[in-house]
Amino acid sequence: MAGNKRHINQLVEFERPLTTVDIAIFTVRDQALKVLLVQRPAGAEDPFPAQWALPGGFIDTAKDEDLEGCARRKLKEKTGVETPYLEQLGSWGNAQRDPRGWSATHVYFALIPSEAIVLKAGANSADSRWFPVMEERNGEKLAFDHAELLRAAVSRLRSKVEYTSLPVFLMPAEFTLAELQQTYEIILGRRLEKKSFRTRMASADLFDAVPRMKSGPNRPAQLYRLKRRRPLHIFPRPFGSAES
Amino acid sequence: MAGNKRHINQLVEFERPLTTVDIAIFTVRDQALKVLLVQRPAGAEDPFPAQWALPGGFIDTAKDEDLEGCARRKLKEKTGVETPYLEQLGSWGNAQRDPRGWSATHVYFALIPSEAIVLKAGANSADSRWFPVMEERNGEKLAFDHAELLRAAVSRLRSKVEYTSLPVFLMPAEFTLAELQQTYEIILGRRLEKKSFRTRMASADLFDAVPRMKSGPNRPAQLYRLKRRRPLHIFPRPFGSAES
DNA sequence: TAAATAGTGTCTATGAGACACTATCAG
DNA sequence: CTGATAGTGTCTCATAGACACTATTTA
Repeated sequence: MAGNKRHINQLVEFERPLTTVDIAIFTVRDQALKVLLVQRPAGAEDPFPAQWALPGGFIDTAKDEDLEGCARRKLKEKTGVETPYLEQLGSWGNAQRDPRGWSATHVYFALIPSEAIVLKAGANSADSRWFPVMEERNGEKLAFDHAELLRAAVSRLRSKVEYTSLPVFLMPAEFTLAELQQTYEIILGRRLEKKSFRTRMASADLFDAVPRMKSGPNRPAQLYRLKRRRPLHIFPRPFGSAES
Repeated sequence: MAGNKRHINQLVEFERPLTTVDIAIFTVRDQALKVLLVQRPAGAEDPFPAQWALPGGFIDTAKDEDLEGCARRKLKEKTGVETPYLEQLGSWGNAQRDPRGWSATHVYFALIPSEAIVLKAGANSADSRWFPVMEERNGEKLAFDHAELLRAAVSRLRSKVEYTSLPVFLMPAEFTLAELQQTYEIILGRRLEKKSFRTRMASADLFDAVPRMKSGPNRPAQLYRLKRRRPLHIFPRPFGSAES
């Protein structure tokens, strides 16, 4: 009755919000956590001209099967590679975030090993570049509410790094335990205890030792390779759980 | 140039997906975890007529400030109360989930103490009812992909209950530690050790003892009340972290 | 008294932190 | 040899689990 009618009407009555997908793509290079940003076109007819933003854009209902497919498509367009890790962060939507109208964005975050990446000029971006993730530094001037999205992404990343094996997705095919520990430390912004770190990793059984060592001006280090089809490992306790 | 032009065009070119907000509202009553479902109208002009679904619906860009506001509005409409806990679960969107077209839904989950609730007949729902959350039981026949959304919500709820104080939001104003432990156990579907449980709660400093006891045919139990403005507490270790 | 539930004491096991120690390379 | 980094041994501490014990009520 009234209920049914109204439901049908909604499709006509209610304005559909603008719908986008944005992605925070992280890598670790030059001893720093970096995020990929793209510069918006300079024309004044676009919102936030020439400002930096997270890569993303409108869903193409003709091409995109689902939200994650849309994220993967955009990610591939920007970085040229399939990402080893993609996770949904959440969604943000309100009347103000886009001057063109009520809009909602579905946000993903991805981790990509530094060497894998070949940046491509995006169709919609004059330029794309890796920016170091510093606390609230450049974040202030990002387009839309992307400073907030980026903050949420970094926060989620850091908190998951405390109790998971996430950083392995940032490593090259072969790496040493010291290099992996460094990656953890760069993301978390603090030093970790070597012994606890190695005990954790050993217990997770994530790697195979390759019969090769990484040489340097000192004792060589064992090289490891991620085991096949290993899902994200959850450690039984987070780092720092022994603090008072 | 091409980039700018295309960006503008997208607003015209690209079909906007249908956008909804759905909510998994949980409570614990009659010794079971229950979720609120609403029955869809029976008219054949609506998708999934007469089937049960999570409460939710289209965003009203005129009334809803943001996604969370939309969720709170719908929640209030159904339950008649403000929820003490609301969290975004994620978003689901693809071409198939709604026969009317490419659609995306932003999903929230809420916890409400059982006594607080006064169910209201929703404008769009012939009926609404509390269903026990049994593994995959009734889930099969929910409208849209709501069985999957519900599974994700229950999964998120259970996993957070392992290391947070979430269940306190399901308790009445005054409760005993044994009652709180029961609530944990009902959600998790397993028994917890009394001593560890109480040690955890004591260390979190979440409650004030009220100068009153809960009487019964046995030793009376201390009643507690949640302290003011206590955010969700995160315990340093999850339950079960000592398992091999 | 018994039955029942509230609440505590105390031992073990796990794994993090601290940190000193040994190992192995280039010069 | 020294310097540097890889990797281990071992002690302490916090907290979960197990489980027996005591405490306090009603009937």
